Amino acid sequence: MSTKSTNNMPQKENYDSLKLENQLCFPLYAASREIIKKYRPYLDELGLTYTQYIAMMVFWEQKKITVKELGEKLYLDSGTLTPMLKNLETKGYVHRYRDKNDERVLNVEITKEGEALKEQAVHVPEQMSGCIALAPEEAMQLYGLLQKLL
Amino acid sequence: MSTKSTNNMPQKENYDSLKLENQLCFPLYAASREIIKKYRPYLDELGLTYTQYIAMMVFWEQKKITVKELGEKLYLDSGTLTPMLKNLETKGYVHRYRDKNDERVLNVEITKEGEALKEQAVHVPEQMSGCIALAPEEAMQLYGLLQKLL
DNA sequence: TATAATTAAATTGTGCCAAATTTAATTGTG
DNA sequence: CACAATTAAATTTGGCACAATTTAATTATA
Repeated sequence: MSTKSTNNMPQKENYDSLKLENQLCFPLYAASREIIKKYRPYLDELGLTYTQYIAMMVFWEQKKITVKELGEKLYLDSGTLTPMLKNLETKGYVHRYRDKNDERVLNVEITKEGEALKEQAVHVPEQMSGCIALAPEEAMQLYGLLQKLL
Repeated sequence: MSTKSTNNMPQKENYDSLKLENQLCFPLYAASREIIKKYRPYLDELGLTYTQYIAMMVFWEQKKITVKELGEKLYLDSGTLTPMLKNLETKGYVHRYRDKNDERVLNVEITKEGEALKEQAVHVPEQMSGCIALAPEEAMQLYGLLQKLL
């Protein structure tokens, strides 16, 4: 038998779980946006948005990838990636072309201009490192917890 | 004197800082979106988006607040809040009115309907708790690190 | 081999999100 | 008081983010 509602006394429900300060997702969401905001002045110099920047990171490591694979890496779908990759293509940093063996698949490959951008981009993490108010071991701890969440 | 670039040997720059796996911001950004995605089925039942939900959390605690104060709490500006609060007003959950003492200020106050929604909303954190793959002490740790970031 | 099912991108529509600008109200200073 | 500076919202604009749908290509199966 439940200990709840077994009498007729007026019950005051416990709403603590609805307090903003008891949410884990909210500081996650807020911190994410605040940090991306701090990237902006540095990314503006490259002419990239944050989403474009993390996509370029993939290309700097891998040169060529399909839209599907990129989406799995970045947790983004074609609704976000298609216009963003077209934008990167317009800027001249990637080239998009259908796969010869399977025309459904779109390959995206980095260009020379995209590779060259890496030289400027390498300064972004340097400049950002001063913006993060965490000790190295705390950053590692946070990284581990976030990976566990994902 | 720096230990770097003191000779004429060809240098290979270290690009490790540009690897996706070495980013702290990216898992933060991805985890935030993935968790908000998990909220959706439960929030759909309330007819709220995640942003509307965290705004309602503030009203459930405080009843009345100005747009400016709400923005400070949620790390959001008027460009996001104005249309979102109009939407909540249309749904009948809040009432918006100018401050008598300072017409620049817009007060937002929860309605009876907004208060009533709390009864259904209280089940959201209950249902979500099963979706988070962290032990309670890990969650506390994560919470602390995120607060430090903010 | 038809055709049904599946798959990958693209498209569409809604809702953020934030920088920049505008509007209106208030405050500070000569 | 006049008027410059400041402040709070609203508006505008561009870029995501994602659910749902559509289109086109491929694969599986009767």
